[in-house]
Amino acid sequence: MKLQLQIKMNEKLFHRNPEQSELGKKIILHSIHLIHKKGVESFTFKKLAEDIGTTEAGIYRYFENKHRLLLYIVAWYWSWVEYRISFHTNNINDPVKKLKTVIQLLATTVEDDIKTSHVDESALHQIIIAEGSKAYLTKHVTEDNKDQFFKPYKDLCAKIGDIILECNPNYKYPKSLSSTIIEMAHFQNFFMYNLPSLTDFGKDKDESKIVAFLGNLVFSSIKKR
Amino acid sequence: MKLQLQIKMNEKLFHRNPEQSELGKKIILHSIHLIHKKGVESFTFKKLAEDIGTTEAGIYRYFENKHRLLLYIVAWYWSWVEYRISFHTNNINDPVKKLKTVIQLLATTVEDDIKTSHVDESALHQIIIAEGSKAYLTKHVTEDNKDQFFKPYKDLCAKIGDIILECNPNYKYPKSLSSTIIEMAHFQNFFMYNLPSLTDFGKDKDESKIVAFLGNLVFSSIKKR
DNA sequence: TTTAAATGATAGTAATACTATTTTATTAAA
DNA sequence: TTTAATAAAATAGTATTACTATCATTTAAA
Repeated sequence: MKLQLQIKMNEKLFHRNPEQSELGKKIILHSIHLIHKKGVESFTFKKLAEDIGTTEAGIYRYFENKHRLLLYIVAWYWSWVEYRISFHTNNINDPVKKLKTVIQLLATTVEDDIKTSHVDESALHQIIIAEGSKAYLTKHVTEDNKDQFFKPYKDLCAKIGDIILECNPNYKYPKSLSSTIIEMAHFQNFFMYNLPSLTDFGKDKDESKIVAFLGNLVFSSIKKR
Repeated sequence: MKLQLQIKMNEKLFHRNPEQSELGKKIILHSIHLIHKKGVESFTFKKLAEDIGTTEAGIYRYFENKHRLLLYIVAWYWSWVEYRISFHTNNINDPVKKLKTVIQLLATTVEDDIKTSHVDESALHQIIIAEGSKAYLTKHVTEDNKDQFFKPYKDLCAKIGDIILECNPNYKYPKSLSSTIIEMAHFQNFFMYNLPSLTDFGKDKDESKIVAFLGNLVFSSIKKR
């Protein structure tokens, strides 16, 4: 039996659902490759169209503009992460152990354990590290938020917040600690490779040290006394 | 006696030094206003020129492009923050108290305590919250880093790292904790106002709670045992 | 088989991100 | 005071980006 993960996306993110056609799937696949290679700033629908072998107008039939496409990709990523976390913590009862698994999953390079046909999860992970926060760092966050574009991110944050509260029901900042873990899992990784003096991992570039740092941060904060 | 703060900027950031002419100062002043109002994405040299009453070409004589101008502004900000921190912690001996002051200064809306003629520090603070990380989240970080464009940020991070070590010489992650404080002081503020469910401060929008959260995070992590 | 939906091909526009050149002020050294 | 250098203003022009619109063609469902 071959199961395929299908993530239900917010319909406002696109004009035409990219999961439901060949061209659509190509758009997702190639945009991930292209953004990974060039970065969002120099990523254009023209270049993407050339890569795919279609025209600019063809892409516009799926996505209003490149920011919407970024939002789509980012939302897909966070949904996928949440799924992954559910999957890997499903059988764990101890909330401390659960939280450790979460940190591990967030801060570590993905091996494609849960396969999807048209998404390169590893490239995607690196995109989110470098470009993810640009999804919300805009003048139109509030509108985008009303359209629920950040729901997957917020759901994940809430979920981790709940695990934190399971560890210590009296801890006062579960959501802020949760968003801190999520952001720092990515930022420390970015810094480690690109601005190493902002971290303590510059020399050995060892992701497991990020996990150790985050673990120390989180568990000393929420420890009951 | 009237002292004026002058920050020595990296010369590679500009073609012509904006501090040394009227037009230059106008460029800084108005670009801060305009970016604050419109965001970097829709900020253009054309609009800036119109605001100032000069031409696009006039701006290009000072800055190669808008990313360089952003880098300039961001670098100026971090230099100013470091100066501010030195100023406010100068007379403090207890490193714990020092670190508390640092957190307070990073996470709180600036009142213009140290005046500069041509910079609106309060608007600047909000710019850095929303746009600051875009300065390094690019495909050319490494080059920009070689050109020392992030030195003020890295210096600040090192300085705070040193205070952390003063508090506990055995703490293993002073630099990562430092960059975490700096980033989260801004991100939690952004989230509080724009994506409140990612924080525990959404209801009352009280910056002092961010300070309390960060204080709790930091001091429980570095506590000696 | 018809009909609609998706794609392809082509064209065009307004704005952006620049570069270049020439003219006119301003200032500062000879 | 003239000369020469410097800065700014005015104008023009280009390639690319970010779209919109139209129409013909292929494909796939009724």
